[in-house]
Amino acid sequence: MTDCKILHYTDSIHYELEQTARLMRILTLQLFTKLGITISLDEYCALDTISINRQICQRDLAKLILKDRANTTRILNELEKKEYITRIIDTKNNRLVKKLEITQKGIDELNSISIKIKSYIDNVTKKIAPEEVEKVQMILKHFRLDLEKVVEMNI
Amino acid sequence: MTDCKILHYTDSIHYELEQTARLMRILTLQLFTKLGITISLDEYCALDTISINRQICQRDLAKLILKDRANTTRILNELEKKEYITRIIDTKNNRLVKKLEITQKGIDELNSISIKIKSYIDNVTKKIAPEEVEKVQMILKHFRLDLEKVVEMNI
DNA sequence: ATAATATTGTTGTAAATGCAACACATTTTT
DNA sequence: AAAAATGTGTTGCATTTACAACAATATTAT
Repeated sequence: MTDCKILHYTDSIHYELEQTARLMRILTLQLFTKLGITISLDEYCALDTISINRQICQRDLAKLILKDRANTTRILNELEKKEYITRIIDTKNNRLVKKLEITQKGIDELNSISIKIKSYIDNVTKKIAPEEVEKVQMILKHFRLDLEKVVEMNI
Repeated sequence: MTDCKILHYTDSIHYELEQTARLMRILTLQLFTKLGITISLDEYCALDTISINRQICQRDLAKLILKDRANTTRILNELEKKEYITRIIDTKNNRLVKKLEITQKGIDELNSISIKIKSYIDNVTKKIAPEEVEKVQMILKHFRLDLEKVVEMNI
């Protein structure tokens, strides 16, 4: 009786979002292995974020990529080992921080990957009208800003 | 020069989707602990899916919740231990399968959680027009169906 | 001035996840 | 009829992840 009145979680936008994102991630991971890309998807995201936010410190990067500090450290260790970034000891508000800088080798790798995956990435949204894609992206960003206010991120 | 022509991955809908979904998941996980809900979010999703797809077998469930068989097994072990589901040995196309059935205790728990989290879940989309939420959900489903055709799921 | 708190990054550890291998039965191929 | 392939579920292991504790320094409170 009461059964039909209750909204199923699997009908909610939360679940729909998670499932779609999950599938997209799986697809991108498969693409990375298929194209023989040697850095992980998370490393690629971090590298891309660093390329846009020059001189960002580790903690701020962690906030952007939504990983905790520990895992951000590990991702950056990998990127540094591969010589795609350098860590520069500096200060921010009188505190010692490690600012991140992408190397030329990192820029080249980033561009190389972006070009490689472009057509595959575009292909996914091919069947959906561009204005709809943009609209979804806009609403998602709106969502995200609201979410950021509510979620307690202790990073 | 070529730098500005390349679309950054972090500007793509892939990344926007993943980040938004990630935040939503973090929020829901925090909600679960705050409300003292004793099953995991994944267990809850599985239970909800079983309640909608009665007599589903493990492999078909795995396809729906987008987990591999191994992890589906583990999630179901937990749910069975907590007496929220039972596994019924049966056949499907002459093959032995374990069909899943939700127990009364499972239904009660499911409803209890759904009621508990409802207001919080609604709250997230409060500031966005309902028709926009519906539109996003519709387009996401469209996305997802396209994705399912492309992604190789070896479950 | 001393103690408490906060910021930044690292390390340790337990849990979650993905992937491969296995077991077992059934279907299909040769 | 024998062999190969397929479908179903489980176990094992290596990787990823989240969370907590730590180290070092700077700020704030008492």
